[in-house]
Amino acid sequence: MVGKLRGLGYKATPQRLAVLEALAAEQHQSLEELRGRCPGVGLVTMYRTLDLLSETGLVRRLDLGDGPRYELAEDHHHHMICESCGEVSEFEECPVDTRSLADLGFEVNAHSLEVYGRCAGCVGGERR
Amino acid sequence: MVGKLRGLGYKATPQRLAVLEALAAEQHQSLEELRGRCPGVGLVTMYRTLDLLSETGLVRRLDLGDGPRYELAEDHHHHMICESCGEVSEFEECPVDTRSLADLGFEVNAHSLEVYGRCAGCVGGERR
DNA sequence: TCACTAACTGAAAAATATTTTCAACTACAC
DNA sequence: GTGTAGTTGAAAATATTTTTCAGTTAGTGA
Repeated sequence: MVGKLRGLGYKATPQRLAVLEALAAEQHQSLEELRGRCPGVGLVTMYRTLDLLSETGLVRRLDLGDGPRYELAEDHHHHMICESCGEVSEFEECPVDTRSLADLGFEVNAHSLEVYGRCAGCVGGERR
Repeated sequence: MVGKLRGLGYKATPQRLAVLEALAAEQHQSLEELRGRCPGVGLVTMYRTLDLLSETGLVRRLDLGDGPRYELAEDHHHHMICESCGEVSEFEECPVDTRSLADLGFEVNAHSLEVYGRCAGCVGGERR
């Protein structure tokens, strides 16, 4: 991580390391959540660092319907979004097979899947 | 569409119909793009309508890294995002099999897949 | 180890984006 | 038609993001 930053000619400052550590704590956090984990980092630097990390591809910004959120760019990442209670959870097992995309000439580096539906709790309780 | 709105107790106003029509013209549009297609609709109403449509599940807001965008909530939708040139395209063939999620008790209604990599043009031209 | 420099930071200000308020308007049920 | 709850748009308020700029610092090379 740090190596990648330096390799691209960027400095590994304490602020950047703090943001990376905050990102590692949990996936899809909001700016405010990240700020809570980086008390020493100024607001402007948060924005700039997240921009920088997004540009280098280390971080991805996404919006699952509740405002911008950030997460470390993993090779593949899977979200399950409950349309009843709004809960966003993650799951490991990968139901995606991107091999067919090679036929379109696209070189696949990573993917992100969002599944919308109703979580076990809402299905069980028949909550609307 | 209109029926669904009315069924939920909402009125089918010309503004809402205009926004729905604008959404139908193209997927993942920004607010400004949608505004361009709805000259008669005020800015506040745009925001309110998109909120309303998102709540009813007709529309989904997403952020692929370049700010919020909106699209009609299709059952499944697949984006291909080129990390070199930033182009976002869509593809039809579905490389996702969500059947395994039933084991987790999750009831799947729809999904959205984002594939990150390099598009045919960038791979061919070796553009960085 | 030290000095140099390009890169970086934070506070304030500016610019943008989004939400709230409220009086006037309208779709639609009766 | 009439009544009314729901809807709209303009202005104001608020929130979010970006820019500016003077001061600081990581990392390089001597």
